[in-house]
Amino acid sequence: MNASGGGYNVQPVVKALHVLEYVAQQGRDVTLAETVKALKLPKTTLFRYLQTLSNEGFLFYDLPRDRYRSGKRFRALAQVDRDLQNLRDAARPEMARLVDAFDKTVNLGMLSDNSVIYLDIVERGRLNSQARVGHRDPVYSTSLGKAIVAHLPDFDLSSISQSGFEQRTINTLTDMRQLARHVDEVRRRGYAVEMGENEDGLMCVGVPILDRQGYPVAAMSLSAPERRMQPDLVSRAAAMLKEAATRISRSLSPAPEPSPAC
Amino acid sequence: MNASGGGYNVQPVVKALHVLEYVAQQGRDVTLAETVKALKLPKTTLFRYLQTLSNEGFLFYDLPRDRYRSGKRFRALAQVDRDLQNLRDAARPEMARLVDAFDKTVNLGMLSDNSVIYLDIVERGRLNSQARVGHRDPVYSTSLGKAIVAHLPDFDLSSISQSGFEQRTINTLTDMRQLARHVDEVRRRGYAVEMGENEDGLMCVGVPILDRQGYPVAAMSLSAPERRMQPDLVSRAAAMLKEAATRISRSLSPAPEPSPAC
DNA sequence: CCAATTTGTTCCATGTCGTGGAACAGCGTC
DNA sequence: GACGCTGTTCCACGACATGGAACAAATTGG
Repeated sequence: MNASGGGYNVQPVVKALHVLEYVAQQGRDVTLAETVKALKLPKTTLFRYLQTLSNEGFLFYDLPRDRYRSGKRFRALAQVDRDLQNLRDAARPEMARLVDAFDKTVNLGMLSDNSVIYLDIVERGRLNSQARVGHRDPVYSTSLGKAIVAHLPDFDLSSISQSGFEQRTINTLTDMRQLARHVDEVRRRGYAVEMGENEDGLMCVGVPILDRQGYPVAAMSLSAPERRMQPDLVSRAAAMLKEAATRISRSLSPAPEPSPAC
Repeated sequence: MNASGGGYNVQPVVKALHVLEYVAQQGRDVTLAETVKALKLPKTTLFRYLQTLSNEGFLFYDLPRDRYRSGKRFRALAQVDRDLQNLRDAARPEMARLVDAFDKTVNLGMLSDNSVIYLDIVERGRLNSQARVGHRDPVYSTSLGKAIVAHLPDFDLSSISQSGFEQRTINTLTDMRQLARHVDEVRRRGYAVEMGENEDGLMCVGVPILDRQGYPVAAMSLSAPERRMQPDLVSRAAAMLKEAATRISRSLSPAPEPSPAC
């Protein structure tokens, strides 16, 4: 956008957002007629907007009472947004502490579309990490991916293999059975190790970040050049990562109790 | 809506909602190109949607990095919706307890547009209350309104008088100075009493519901026929209302700490 | 009990304005 | 310096959002 704001706006979108805002702000169920009076838009137009927003789940249409309220898709989206914000805010200081302690790069990532997506990266000095926020890596070649996947309650390896295995390096695990054994070990141990499987000469130690229900919503990893990795560093890093992950978990939003009808 | 879902949907709205959802779900800042790849919509169209959503504040446009993330208006709306939901959920059982204890009608209301709007009403047996959820009453003629207004930090009586005073009953306070004195008393006492000022023969005792910052976000009142109101009932009701309000306050969402840049 | 009002819904002709391809511009990369 | 990949502007086309009007159904009031 060249100059902010000046440009052209899509009118139906603008109006629909106003409708959504109005309904959600009322804190009660509203009728079409009320909305007409409040927003001063033609009845037919508002009718279609309310219908569209309801069909999309951003509003909920209470058929018997013929009223509208905010919908579950809107709520869910707000929740996801909030949770992700919380996660990054809570993780940031912990990541900084880890960087201070080990002088290595620390990554925050989550599962998205059968791959790992980087949510945040903290490192000492200038950027020398290969990963960038927003980039993606395979689940099976990163400690982040393995740490998450190992703690999924209903984990199914085949869901990953669907998108096929890419032999990123000589060390990348592409054999299904070998991978399954590896993941089992991660689950028992509580942390994942990856040795040059995603990128030559680079290794990672990763731990899951569990929400209040114990679901692995994200993972955090410490990555370093393989050759600089002393034998005992892995276990020390894993221990500190685990502690940090536990603290992050505690500051995530608590379990939402489901409200009656929506 | 006759049959649910079947009808006609406004396409620009549907598409824009998908865009909003996509951006908010990523948990990171996205570019136009990414969005094009993910949603498979024409670049020009998406450009306009992102622009529109940003101008409306539902997305935030990070100019220097040329990326989009969820915006403050979206966050604020989600927060309001969440808070109102919490308020009603938290108030409901307390209102039920009060109804059990006094066998009178209990109202929950908040300020909206210079008037009091009823968020919830609980009463024994069939509806015999005059107020309905969603209806409005003047601030100055209800205990709900007076309870809230008396606890506003920057209260200005003139903001109410702008819309003019309506003499609802013979008892309605329409004199500015008299009203000011009345509100002062409410503030000192911690609860509001209204005697047939809104409706003949009907009286109310109201207390504010404060959020974590001490701001009166709503009020709760107990209303009964004036003649049935024993002298000591007012103080007993006020005490129990106050306790209930305190409990509700405690279950409201805690103060959100402002996050850096948005 | 019927008239009157208010509500939600459907219909349809109108022309606005959303649309998207193409061309442009501004960068970083090989 | 040529290329690819961004974001942005331009523009002609016609799909489709639009909103008035008519309808229907529920609610009110006399």
